[in-house]
Amino acid sequence: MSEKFYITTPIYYPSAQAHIGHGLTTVLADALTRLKKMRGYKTRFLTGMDEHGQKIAKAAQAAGKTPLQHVDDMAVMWQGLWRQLMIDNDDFIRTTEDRHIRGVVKIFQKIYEKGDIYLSRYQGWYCVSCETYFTERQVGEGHCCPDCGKPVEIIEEESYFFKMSTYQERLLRHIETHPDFIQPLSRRNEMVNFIKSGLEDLCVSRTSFDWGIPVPVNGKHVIYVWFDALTNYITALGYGSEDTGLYKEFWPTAVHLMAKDIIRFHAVIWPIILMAAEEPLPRMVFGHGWVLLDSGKMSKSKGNVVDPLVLIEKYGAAAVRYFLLREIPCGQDGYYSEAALVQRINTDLANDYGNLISRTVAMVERYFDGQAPAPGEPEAVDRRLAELAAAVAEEAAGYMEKLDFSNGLAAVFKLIGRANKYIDETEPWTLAKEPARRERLGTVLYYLLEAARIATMLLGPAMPNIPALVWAQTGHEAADCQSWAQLAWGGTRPGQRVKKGPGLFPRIEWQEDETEPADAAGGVDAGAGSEAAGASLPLIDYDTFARLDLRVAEVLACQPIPKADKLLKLDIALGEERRTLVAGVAQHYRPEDMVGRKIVVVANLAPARLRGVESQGMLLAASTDAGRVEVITLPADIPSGAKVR
RNA sequence: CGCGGAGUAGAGCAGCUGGCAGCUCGUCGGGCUCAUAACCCGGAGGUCGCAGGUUCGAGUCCUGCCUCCGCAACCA
Repeated sequence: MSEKFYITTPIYYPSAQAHIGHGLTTVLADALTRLKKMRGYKTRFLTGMDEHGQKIAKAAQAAGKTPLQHVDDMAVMWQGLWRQLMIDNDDFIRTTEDRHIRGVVKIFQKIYEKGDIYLSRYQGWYCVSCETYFTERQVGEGHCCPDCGKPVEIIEEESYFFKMSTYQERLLRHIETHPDFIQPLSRRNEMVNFIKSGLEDLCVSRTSFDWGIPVPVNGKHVIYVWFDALTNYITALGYGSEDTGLYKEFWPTAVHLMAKDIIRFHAVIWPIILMAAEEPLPRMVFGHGWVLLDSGKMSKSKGNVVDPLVLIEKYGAAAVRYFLLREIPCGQDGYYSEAALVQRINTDLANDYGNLISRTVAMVERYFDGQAPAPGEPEAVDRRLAELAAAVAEEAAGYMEKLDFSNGLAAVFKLIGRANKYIDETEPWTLAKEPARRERLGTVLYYLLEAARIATMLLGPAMPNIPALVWAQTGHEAADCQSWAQLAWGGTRPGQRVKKGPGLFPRIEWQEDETEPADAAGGVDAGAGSEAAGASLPLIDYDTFARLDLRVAEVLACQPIPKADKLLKLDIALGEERRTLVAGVAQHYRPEDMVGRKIVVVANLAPARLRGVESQGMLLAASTDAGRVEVITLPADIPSGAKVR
């Protein structure tokens, strides 16, 4: 019986556009699964989509579709992306599927009957126009909606609650006795602190929307995201159905992989749900870092989302996968830029690896008429190469098993680098000139074929399509290069046909000033971004422009706002009218610098509260990427209240 | 005292249990010609954020401080 390995990504929420961060999680899972397969595990790899909730319902409505039509379309899109990225998942769970709904109902009901779910009242800050609850923290002291800025109100509704608090100590004990349960270590410490600060019971149902799974004992309620989404990891294995074969086979072996921002749900809520349901806990919850851009974290509102499909089309899926795995350090944040991607492709894949295959194959073809030679008695250099190959395989696998592909791949490149150097040291072209040293030449080329074979096998999990392309040139049988045991030295068969083919990774010519791929897939709501630097906004017609009431105002008084280091409070005169206005310029102007200025304000902007002060308009200022801010100031003799057009 | 991360060669990073400061890219010089103007070798370049402390000895441990970056806020 081979050992079992179950790995999951989060189920993605299709209201957002897929970006390379999603790609990273999924590629990590895929690469690890492939490695585990090589190592003889029986694997199962799950990804999927989280399709319920209010945002989906609204997005569907906006697109003029039913929610189900909408998520069907999104599912096609996401699965298409995974195919492009060579993701070989065994299953794709969608929370709208019957098999999932059955399982959710079952687990919810079980915990309810046990008494760990109870009916109470939920009270929270609610934004009517966004139809969303926010936490005390999110609405701030001014009690405004963080999305739309309008005031929120306290609303109370009936709600089901989950007794998380009951399980606090048990969870802590589990984390203590299972050091690998939460990885990496920094995340584990963070979670332990969080849990120790005290768990509150969790609100697990809503009555404010209905696109979800109804609470089994009360049709007025819909199950909220926690029980609906997290449970996918077991409903996909058949939990709650008649056929629990997969569940029995794979369940407690799970490794849940995700980006660090959602580790709390997986390291706290999910285990407690399982404890309450009396099911075993997963083996590991691993939170990897974010893919950051030079311009900061990727986010839709900044309009800087990197679309993986565009990159795949331009550079190929193998290169994109390699980049993600190699460049993002294990468990930490990493940076993406097109320049870095191109550099990685050129130096690692083209110069070192691709070129090694190319020169090796070329020499066998030239000196041995395309037939792999038989090795003679090895010399010290040869043995060292073979020993390194074995050591590298172990080292690389050790890292990769811990999801540290960055170091794992770096290890493989030690072998590739050594092989390139080996060519220089043995000088096959010199040997070829001396017929007496033909056997020596054969040995060298055999050793090179072996090093190339082993390196290629080790790169397979990261770049699944590459081995077949290499074997087509080196003449290896795919069947001889699949399992871990076949990494042992000597897998090349003398006489096998070696034939030069097209270069694996052609060098890419690229100038730094080339424009980064602007979100070609039609950057969803680029217009919403307040500081979409450089990204041009969609055209508007004159009427839209005319709706802005731009006016000249005089600053009468100005003072800092307590506990706010970016805000100044301005008292302004708009003709006869007096207004208060808050501006985020405190780091650029002293209050006394503002007094007396004639500035331009948007007079008909909806008021908003900032740090408790109501701002009745907005002043105009120029700002640069470099952080310079210059408030538009007019000559003193312009009367306040004058229109700006 | 909101939470978290980081300050080590021009850039990006390794340096775990303290013992001559390393890697990748870039740069300069050399070598080779099998190869995708690729490959190989060598050089230059660092007071390891600052200040104290522990120690025979500290990027590495302790204390304090400074700066930067995420998140969250205070971007109207």
